[in-house]
Amino acid sequence: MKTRPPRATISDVARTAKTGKTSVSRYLNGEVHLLSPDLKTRIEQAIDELNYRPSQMARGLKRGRTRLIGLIIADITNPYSVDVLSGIEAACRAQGFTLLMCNTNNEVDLEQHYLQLLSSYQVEGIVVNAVGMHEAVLNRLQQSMLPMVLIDRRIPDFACDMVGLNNQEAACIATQHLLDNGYDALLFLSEPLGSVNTRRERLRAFLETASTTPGVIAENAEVVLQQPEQLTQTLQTFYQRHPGKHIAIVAANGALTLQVARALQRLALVWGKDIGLLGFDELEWAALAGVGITTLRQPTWQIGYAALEQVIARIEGNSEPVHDRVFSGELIVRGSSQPLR
Amino acid sequence: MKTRPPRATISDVARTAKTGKTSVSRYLNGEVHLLSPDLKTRIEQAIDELNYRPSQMARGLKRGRTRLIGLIIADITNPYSVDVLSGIEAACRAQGFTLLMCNTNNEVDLEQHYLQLLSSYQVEGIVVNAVGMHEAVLNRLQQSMLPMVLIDRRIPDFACDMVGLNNQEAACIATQHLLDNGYDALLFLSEPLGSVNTRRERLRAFLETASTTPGVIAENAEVVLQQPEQLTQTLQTFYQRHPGKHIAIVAANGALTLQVARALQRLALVWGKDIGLLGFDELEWAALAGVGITTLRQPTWQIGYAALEQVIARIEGNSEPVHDRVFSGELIVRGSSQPLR
DNA sequence: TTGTAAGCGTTATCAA
DNA sequence: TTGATAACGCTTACAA
Repeated sequence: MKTRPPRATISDVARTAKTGKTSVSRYLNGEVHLLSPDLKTRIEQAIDELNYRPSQMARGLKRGRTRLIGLIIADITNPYSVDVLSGIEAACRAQGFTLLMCNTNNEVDLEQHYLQLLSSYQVEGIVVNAVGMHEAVLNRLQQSMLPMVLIDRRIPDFACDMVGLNNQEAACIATQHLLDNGYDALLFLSEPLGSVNTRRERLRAFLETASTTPGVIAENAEVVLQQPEQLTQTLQTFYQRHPGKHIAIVAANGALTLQVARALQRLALVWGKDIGLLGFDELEWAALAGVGITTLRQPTWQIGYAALEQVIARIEGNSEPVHDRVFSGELIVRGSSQPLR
Repeated sequence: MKTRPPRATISDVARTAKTGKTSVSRYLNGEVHLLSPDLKTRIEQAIDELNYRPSQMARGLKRGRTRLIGLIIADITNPYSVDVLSGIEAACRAQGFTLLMCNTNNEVDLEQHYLQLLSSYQVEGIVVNAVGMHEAVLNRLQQSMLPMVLIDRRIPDFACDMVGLNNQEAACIATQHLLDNGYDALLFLSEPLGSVNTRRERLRAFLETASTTPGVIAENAEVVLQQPEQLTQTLQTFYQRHPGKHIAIVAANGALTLQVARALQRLALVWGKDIGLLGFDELEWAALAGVGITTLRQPTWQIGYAALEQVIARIEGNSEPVHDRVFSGELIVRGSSQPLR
């Protein structure tokens, strides 16, 4: 049917420009100082005429430099991940790299599969957006022999650059805010702590900050995102156990905040009136839900951008010791954390 | 520092297995019937021992088949796009393709750039998720000589497969629902119609359906997402112009619904009480915003999946006439469209 | 300043 | 059944 003409090759260009491939290659690689103006023009014209674009496949094969970056995401559905992705994407564009995107859907075997896949395309580095990633998945990631940067989380006992939030600081700010507004029975909700440093750091800072004010109850509970009833149960129990107290919930991430909001709705508890609520991660709808939900915004875009810069630095040969790069969060105060009553 | 061992090549495997590359290649490509059991085992072992993975770069160069699919998205930030992406991603996985993802950020030149990029990586086909894409961007897309499938939108005067929503049916269902619930002054809000078939089809079905009930006012307005004040103004005017009427707003997509909700909040108009509201595209927070927002859910995941299936069909040589594949939407009724008062 | 030729890791052709 | 050997489109010594 529509048989498209075969792509022009470098030889075609050379022939059309009446020269050798070497010169064309030089032209392509910006070594223009080696070319006479005349030849340069001829090559330019030939390229234009044939609408020639060099094959990255051939280039990659020859030079080993594919200009490809692999991205592994646990759950592309997570808004946080999307914002980060957006930052990564922008950085790629700016630096002349292209993204090979893999969504593991949080399935353990898939991650293995993708690691091999990325390697078979000879990506020059990988970024792992661990947000929402199961521990098991993450732990198997060490096998990669490529320059790699983690986003949001660290892998226990694995030296690797990481870019993420200053959890300690953020949790501290959030907790202090609730204390300042008179809440005196705080519940920190997260997914199972496991060895996930993010969760543990946030929890620790939460507990420490809360302990500075006498008479304040501060507890935590681990819940599973996929079990809304369990979450509802947890909330109800905590609420009933502390009558007369000013109760507030801290949700450790955006996905959880959503579930908490739903649970509270089921329990007919109104945030900002019956109960305080503060969630990590900004949500586009935060201002629309009742009196609004107070959030701790992460500079997601910047985090993504910085992560990509870091892999590239490693690709370019930077070999300074492995280190973390943390960003500060920003508290966005809305009705859900106003003084109760 | 950590110098990683160079990847094993097919020659290494051949040497280790004491055979030629041809046989190894045969093994890799499943032509096992040509190999003696003994040789087969030796190759298997060698591959295992060396942890060999064939280089997709070399394969792509040689065979022209890269198993790469290009994806062009206007705005990765749009939840609709993300859901679609998720479906595409799943289909890729199932079919053994890998996604090269490009986010044009709605910038016209970028799209041009990416088209060349994808072509230089010799992607075998392209999926264009046109949701939220500027017309100008879309119109330049025809240049691609590759198998291509559009999602959500058609390009005027360009024959190309398309996968999307049954707009006519969906808009009809939505409008009828509002009429049934007693609304008699309807405003259809969309971004500038231009030649975007999606918007026009939805609007037309809206107007037609509304015209079946006598005495009903049905109008439309075009607004720009980035200008919230303009939107607020539009809403206020419409509201004031129809005192005593039961007013309802139909938002043509999810991003718009969000803006409308914000505008109504600014105007202190409560959906489900002062004014009706219904939006295309399901939103995760729809149930949390006040009495809830009625939405028309698109089967986004399926749409993405189907789109990828279609490109692959084309890649495999399917040459049936270009056609659309449309899916039905589902009305999800919530408080915002309940009978007023 | 220009061009020739070898080779990157595959697959395809052909002969053994 | 097996295995040399020549491409694929590019970069890079090395010559000229």
